[in-house]
Amino acid sequence: MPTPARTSVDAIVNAGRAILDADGLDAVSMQRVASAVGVRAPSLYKRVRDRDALVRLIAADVLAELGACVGAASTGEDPSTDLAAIADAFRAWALQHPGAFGLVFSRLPDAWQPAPDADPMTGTFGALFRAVAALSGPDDVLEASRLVVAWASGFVGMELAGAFRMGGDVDAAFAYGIDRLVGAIAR
Amino acid sequence: MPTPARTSVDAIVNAGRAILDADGLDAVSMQRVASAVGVRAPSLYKRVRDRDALVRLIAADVLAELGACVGAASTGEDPSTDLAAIADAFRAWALQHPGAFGLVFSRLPDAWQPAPDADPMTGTFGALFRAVAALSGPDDVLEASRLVVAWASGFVGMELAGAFRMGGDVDAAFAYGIDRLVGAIAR
DNA sequence: ACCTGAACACCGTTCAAGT
DNA sequence: ACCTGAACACCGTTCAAGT
Repeated sequence: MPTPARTSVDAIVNAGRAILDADGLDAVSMQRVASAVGVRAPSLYKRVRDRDALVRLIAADVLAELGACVGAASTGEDPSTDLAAIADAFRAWALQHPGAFGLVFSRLPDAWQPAPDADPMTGTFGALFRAVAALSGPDDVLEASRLVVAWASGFVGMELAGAFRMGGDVDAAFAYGIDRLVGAIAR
Repeated sequence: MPTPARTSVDAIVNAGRAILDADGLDAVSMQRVASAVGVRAPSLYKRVRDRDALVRLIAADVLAELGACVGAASTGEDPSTDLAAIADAFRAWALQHPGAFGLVFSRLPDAWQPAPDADPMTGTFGALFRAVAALSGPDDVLEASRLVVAWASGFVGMELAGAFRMGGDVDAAFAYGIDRLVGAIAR
């Protein structure tokens, strides 16, 4: 005898994302997600294969939000200003969403689905690739982008880990970084 | 009636470190560590306050090893070659010890004890600070070091997370990065 | 003094049973 | 078709009891 569904994949992913933002990845347990959507843990397995699959769905959600966030920071005019604005937006987003940042940048083992964007220039981080390309020229886009993204994610990761413990102005260090990087990747 | 100790903090930390290297941080459970040192889980609480304390001891061990590893890579001669050698040693170590790298660079919440080295120039990453200082001059050492370390840790973190999925030569991207950074921090 | 089994409150996951 | 309680094998941690 059929029964109306009492929840949905969307509701589950949203609940998981909310818990991630509030209390971190370890707090995203099947039981807590289930109770947030008004159901018991075993019922979740009707919608997601297992916890890993749920975490991957949440990661895709996070990546889309991050992409939109850095995309909005770009004006598409001067690439140097643009790149700095993108970096600042990235950092601000990460500091506001430490759990989500940690998930996407350092807790995704092995492969996770979000296939690499077919065309990087229009994909999730298109704004960043376009700004970098304008500075580095077409031959070095990939390597220059990797330099910038590695630095930005490493910087924020260390900041969130509390690894900057030798004093100094962290905001200034970030500004110094983007300034030097713009010079470094320019032709 | 006294009883001879059957294990020690050292044995416990070493066992934890071995499990970390073999199977990652999540596998470092009190039960597994206990069984590795030939004891039951509750006995571990005679030596370490709780699992977090054990993880912090392991992290300190990891940091010392990493410091020795990058220290050995430096010759103290030309700072550019030195910095590249240090970066290469860091990356090689991280790729060989992904669990240890992840623990130290992205899984340490809040504070963890290893107090900041009193004198950075002679501390854990002294070789790196000295090479950077020779290139950047004394005024920019801190910010320049943060640029280099953020980049290196972010790069390796992304590499381990499988985040370089757009093709290209990853080794070449790392070499490109250190080359551009040396230029970027030089006066 | 050190170690232990038993217990408690949690996990993720499966599955037969209910509607 | 969907949801559930009960069960299983795991966690971390505490504690009274053993030696």
